[in-house]
Amino acid sequence: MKKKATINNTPVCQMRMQAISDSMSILSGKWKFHILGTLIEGDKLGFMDLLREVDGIGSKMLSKELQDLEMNRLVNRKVMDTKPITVQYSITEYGKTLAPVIDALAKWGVDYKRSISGK
Amino acid sequence: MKKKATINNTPVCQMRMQAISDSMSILSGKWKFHILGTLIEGDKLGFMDLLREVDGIGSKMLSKELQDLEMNRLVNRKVMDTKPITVQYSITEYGKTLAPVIDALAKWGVDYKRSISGK
DNA sequence: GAAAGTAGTTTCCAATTGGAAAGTATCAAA
DNA sequence: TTTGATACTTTCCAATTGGAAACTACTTTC
Repeated sequence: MKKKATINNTPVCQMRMQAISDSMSILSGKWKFHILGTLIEGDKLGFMDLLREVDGIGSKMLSKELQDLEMNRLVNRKVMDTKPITVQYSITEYGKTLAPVIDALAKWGVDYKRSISGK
Repeated sequence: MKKKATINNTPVCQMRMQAISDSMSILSGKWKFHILGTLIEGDKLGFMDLLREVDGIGSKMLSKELQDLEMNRLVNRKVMDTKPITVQYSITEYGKTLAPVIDALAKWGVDYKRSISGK
């Protein structure tokens, strides 16, 4: 009998796992997916719009998360010179590449809910 | 001029956002996706296998995360009556339904890496 | 001049997260 | 009998996360 080999150390697998960690390092936190999902659906939302749309978030978190997302080129921040100054947040083209991830997550969430609450 | 209507309050959108929150409430934390991804690739891994495969995790976290995942019926825990007791962790059929989410996340992570580190 | 709406920032605090290290318990091989 | 391997658990602690509330600052409306 041979001794147990070090399981599947295929480089493919390692890369994949690293990729997952990379994604999550950017998308971690309680609100990122929610904010991105909202911006993908309704483009060009103001700060107060987002505060109302993203259920439960406070202004501090929203501000911080938007800064994170902006830094990672996932959302755009555009200051409009309107009478009371307004800001338009929108998803970037690059941010839109996250749509498959968010769609998959939303789809799974719906199925999950169905699986627990009767049916 | 009308006053600004309450933006897109389509029920579809609300449901979608709720679904995302539901998913994330189960998949939150630093390690869940990593562990699930590992178990989807290589089935039937022992505790120590996972400790080695999931880069950087400690035994406390691994133990806790596995309990969470087991509670949510995403992974199976099977105690084998071998000489030194061993445990086999594997993904459940239900856990496999997360494959599209994890695949999308991994795919995005690969593209992300490419987009930052030069071409 | 007070109220309300824009877009945040700041402070203060509590809870959660997560890591290192050591400990528990069992069994087998050297 | 000491070492090593399995599978955890416990303790202790530091860092991070996140929320409530108050505050800034500017402008328009009542």
